[in-house]
Amino acid sequence: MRKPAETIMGREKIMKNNNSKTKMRKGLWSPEEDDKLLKYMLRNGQGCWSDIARNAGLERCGKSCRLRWINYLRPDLKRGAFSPKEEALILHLHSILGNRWSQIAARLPGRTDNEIKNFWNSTIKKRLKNNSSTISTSSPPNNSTTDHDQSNPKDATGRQFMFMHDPDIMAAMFMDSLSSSSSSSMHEMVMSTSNSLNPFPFPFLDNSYEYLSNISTQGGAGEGYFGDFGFVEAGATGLKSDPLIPSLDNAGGDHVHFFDSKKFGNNSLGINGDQDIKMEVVLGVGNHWQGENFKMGEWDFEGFLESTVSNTYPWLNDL
DNA sequence: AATATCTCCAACCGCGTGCAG
DNA sequence: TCTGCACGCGGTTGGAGATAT
Repeated sequence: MRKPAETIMGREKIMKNNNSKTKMRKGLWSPEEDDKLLKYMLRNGQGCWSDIARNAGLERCGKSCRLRWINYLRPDLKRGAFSPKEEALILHLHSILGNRWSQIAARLPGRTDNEIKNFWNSTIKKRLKNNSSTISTSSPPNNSTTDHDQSNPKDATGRQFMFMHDPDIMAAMFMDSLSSSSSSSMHEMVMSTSNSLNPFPFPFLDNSYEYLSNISTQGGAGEGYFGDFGFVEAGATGLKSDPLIPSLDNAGGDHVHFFDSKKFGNNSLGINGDQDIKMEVVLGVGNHWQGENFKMGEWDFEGFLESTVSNTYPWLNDL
């Protein structure tokens, strides 16, 4: 690895600091510097980065401290190689978001934008280039500038098909397909593939119950996709500001929507402003059934399905 | 074994944005 | 409105280690 800062020639710079000229170190962080910053952050939490740099006794600019904390020292960082699941998610999110690394990173817990960007530039880009003769390309929406456009991974050699049964991957893919016209081919791919994996939608229900329960107990928000059905649980702050789901900007309460994915459209994403969980079943635009409200923590998902959904859709009883 | 080239990735740089004075 | 500062983001750099010649 690289040598610590003091050994790198020409990598130090005189910068003004509080009316005095202080040597600001640059380059790699030493273990001692890491230790100082880590201890300070754990003790005092985040604040003004230039103050942090000074108060922690570091001869670094605040910007450098911020970067070191975010990309390396933060305790919630995940280490090690990207898993195939993460890779598939990155591929898909990049097809929608382009080089918006921070937004991609926001959907991969424990990963930083820098890490994902490096991974993309060093690994994925190369792989896609190698496969370019078999990849059909299309441009991501209104994003930037560089040559990533030529390596749109939307149809990345079919690799994503192996994850079609994975709820986490499918959740993100499905939700993204809802809000991006550019990913319609992805949605079609999802549809056609899921049909072959899961010829009838409802065996997913046990999984979704578990999945939704986890989401609700965490107070977060989530989404899912199983077979021909997709669902969205929304209303938490995470989704309110989710750039991929603009139609939920004004969501106030927790609610769950189910979609018949074969017929769904963005119009099926409604807004529910109350504080309850609201179950909705949407079998295509114009064929909308709105279910009961449930208090947080009291909802009986299986009971709901049994009593309400199955009454509306008796063929559920055959499952 | 020596050298050249490639790959990875930590860190830097410049720019845009938001906010306070 | 202007200015300065802090922050966050994406693009780029450059050194260490790996690999090829």
